[in-house]
Amino acid sequence: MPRPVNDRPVRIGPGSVPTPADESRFALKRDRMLRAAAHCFNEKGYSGTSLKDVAARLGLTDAALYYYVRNKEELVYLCYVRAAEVGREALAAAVSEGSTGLDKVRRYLGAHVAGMVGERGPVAIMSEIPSLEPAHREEILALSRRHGAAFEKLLAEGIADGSIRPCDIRMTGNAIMGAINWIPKWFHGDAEQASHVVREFPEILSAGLAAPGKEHRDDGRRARAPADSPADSTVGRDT
Amino acid sequence: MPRPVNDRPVRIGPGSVPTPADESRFALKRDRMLRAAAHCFNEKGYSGTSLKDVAARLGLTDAALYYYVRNKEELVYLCYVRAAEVGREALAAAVSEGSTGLDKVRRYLGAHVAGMVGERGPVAIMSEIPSLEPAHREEILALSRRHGAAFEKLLAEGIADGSIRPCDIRMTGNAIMGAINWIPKWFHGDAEQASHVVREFPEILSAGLAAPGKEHRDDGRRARAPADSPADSTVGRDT
DNA sequence: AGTTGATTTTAATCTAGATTAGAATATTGT
DNA sequence: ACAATATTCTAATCTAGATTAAAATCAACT
Repeated sequence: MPRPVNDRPVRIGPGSVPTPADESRFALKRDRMLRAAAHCFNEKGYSGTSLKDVAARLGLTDAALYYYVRNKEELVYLCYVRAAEVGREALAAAVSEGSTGLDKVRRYLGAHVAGMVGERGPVAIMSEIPSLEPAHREEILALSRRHGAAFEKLLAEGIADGSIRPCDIRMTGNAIMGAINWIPKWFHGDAEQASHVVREFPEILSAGLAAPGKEHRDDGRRARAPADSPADSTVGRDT
Repeated sequence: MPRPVNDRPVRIGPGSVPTPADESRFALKRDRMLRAAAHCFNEKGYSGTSLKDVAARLGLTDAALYYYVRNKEELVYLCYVRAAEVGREALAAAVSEGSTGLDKVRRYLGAHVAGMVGERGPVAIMSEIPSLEPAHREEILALSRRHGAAFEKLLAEGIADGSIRPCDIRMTGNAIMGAINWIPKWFHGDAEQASHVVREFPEILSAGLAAPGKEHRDDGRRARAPADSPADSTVGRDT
């Protein structure tokens, strides 16, 4: 009963090199686990979710989680790494595929939101960065800053090429990132809703950016009544 | 040594009615305590702050906090009530003083942001609503929903009176509220910065709302370099 | 110059959950 | 079927922090 070290199971004994299949099985299972954890954290809050909760979602025992992760802190840390990944990939894709600054921003927003509410499964809201152990905290903060800086670069680029109207870059970044970061608080995985969010949200976030004359085609969108649900999302809305 | 019940100290014995001074002293101290707690929660995360941390900020012992609050859960709950208050007041003032829907929205944003970063001291980010005890959770969620609904009403009003361009009200609300809710994550009480935030942030949040022709006077604002600091606020930026 | 209640402290408990050890079961390859 | 590792479970610990009891200090009033 070897105990996995770092991020892969230890293989010992003669003639047993870890096959790619093994690695990926482990990686896949761990990823499922991270999604389960993210779901719990978003749904029940950090202090409100015990390892038993996370394990239950996987049909496992709390103790079983320790096969994949050193402790709860590392579980959170990995959730955050994963969340950062989703953002990074979205941004990278947008940068390589987009044209003007505004176009890149729009593509990024679309991709990131799509990732968060879609296939990349639930992404954990990063509210507990400060309680990570120092090394992990610094790493996540570094990713976070890198991402923020990269996004601000897009804004600057857009202003330079005239696609985005002049604005306070830092504040604009704060606003948009905040709106994105908060998504897990009000979105609770209804696949149908997801497509709606992917369609509308990026549009709304970038609505204020376009330079005069560069507005986006508004494809006959009309005021929609606040959907059906009671009315939610707000000064802290949540489950 | 009476123990306070509910939200005021118990007074007993002949000839000792609680004087207004007493009440307000208690209320004031408790408010200081809630601000200290909010500061800690925002800075160190929820699970990262012990009652000792909060007490330390007040020059007290952890045990002393129990004079003001039944337990940690109630402390968080009260922080959230306070946060909701700040939002509610801002919205109420905006509604009574504003003219068009857009104008009300702008006033609300200004007032709420000003409250969060200003005199009303730090406001706790509501990330742990789910771990409140059921009664408290429901109450906070109710406040939250009420606030969200009221804000959406402003948007609807603006669309009706032509000051706000047609848009998906629910999503727009989610976006703006998310950006606001996330403020405590990147703002760390520098009084100078505060005024900058109050000037810029509401402007940015409402930039995408104005109906064509109704744009706000852009008082010669120019692209500003990302200030000085490293570059932050982002997919989870924080201390 | 003491009485009364308000506020805080010291010094223990108490406890939910994280964590661990070791046994049990599953899976894969031969 | 067997060996060998992978994965999970059962059954205890362990522990940081919340919580409590009772005593000590403080502030206001007579």
